[in-house]
Amino acid sequence: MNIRMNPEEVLKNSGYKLTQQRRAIIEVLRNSGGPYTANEILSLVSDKYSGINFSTIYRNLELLVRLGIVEKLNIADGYCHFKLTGENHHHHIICNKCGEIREIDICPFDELLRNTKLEDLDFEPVEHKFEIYGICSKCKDKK
Amino acid sequence: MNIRMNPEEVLKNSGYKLTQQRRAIIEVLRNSGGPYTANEILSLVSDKYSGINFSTIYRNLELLVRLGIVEKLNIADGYCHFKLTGENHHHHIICNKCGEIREIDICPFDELLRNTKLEDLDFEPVEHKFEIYGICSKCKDKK
DNA sequence: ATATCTGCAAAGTCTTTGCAGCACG
DNA sequence: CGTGCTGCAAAGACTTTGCAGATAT
Repeated sequence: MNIRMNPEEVLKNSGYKLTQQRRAIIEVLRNSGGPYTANEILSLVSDKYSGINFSTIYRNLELLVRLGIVEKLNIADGYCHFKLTGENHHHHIICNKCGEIREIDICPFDELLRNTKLEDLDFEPVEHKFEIYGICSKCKDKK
Repeated sequence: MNIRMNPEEVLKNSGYKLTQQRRAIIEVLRNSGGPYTANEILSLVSDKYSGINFSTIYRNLELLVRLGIVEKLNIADGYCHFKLTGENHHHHIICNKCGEIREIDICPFDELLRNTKLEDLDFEPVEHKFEIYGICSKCKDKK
């Protein structure tokens, strides 16, 4: 499955139906950025497709994650956050005040590999997360 | 509040009572390592102090986190994990198969600061998390 | 046509809260 | 003794599931 295919194509080629609800979810994620909680996605999608249910949101987000179309973030605020999988590898900075999540391009992992610091761990890395929590510029100015 | 004080002292000096339940929770965390979920902590503590309730576990874990005695980890498995705050700053490697969480001393953050990569972000970092998910040696051998 | 998907409602999990009685200091 | 703590039970928040009817291909 080519990662360059758009979400709709991936769904169809995997044998899933392209329902109105799925279209709406994908469109919301595509146009509004994110990451959003399931709750926020329900609100946003409801504008486009009223009557959509929470179970549909959850079932489809899970499917989209499974297909690699959507990534699920476990931020330390107790909620799951979802966004379209981007082309680029990245990490996040999270504001402790307003909760805003921003992508950053800084990735410490490659450097660790280069420095061979990981070799001693006897551990086969699959993925990694790097998150910086703090105060964003907007909230700093407000204070 | 000196970080070198033991948990019992911190509690007392902060005006909290040193109840049997709190002793048991702290002892379990101290002897069994961790990190453990609230559920696991309930089981472990129940061996020592039967009759203890979930609300007591949660209330006290929250208190201990607030006092800096315990740290709360948000691993991407949907549960909160708790362990005694160690002396040293560290991060975690998490096995996707068995869920084991191990501390590692590798910290990419200092290097980022040295490299001044963070300066452009217009963000005031407070804390950070670095987690590597993958397959631990035990699970690799099993496969 | 038919296998999949949705909405609804109900249940499941983890966590929090209100309250009366207990226990630490 | 008195405040704070616990156990109990109930509720809250988020997520999952079973099922009958609707929908995409």
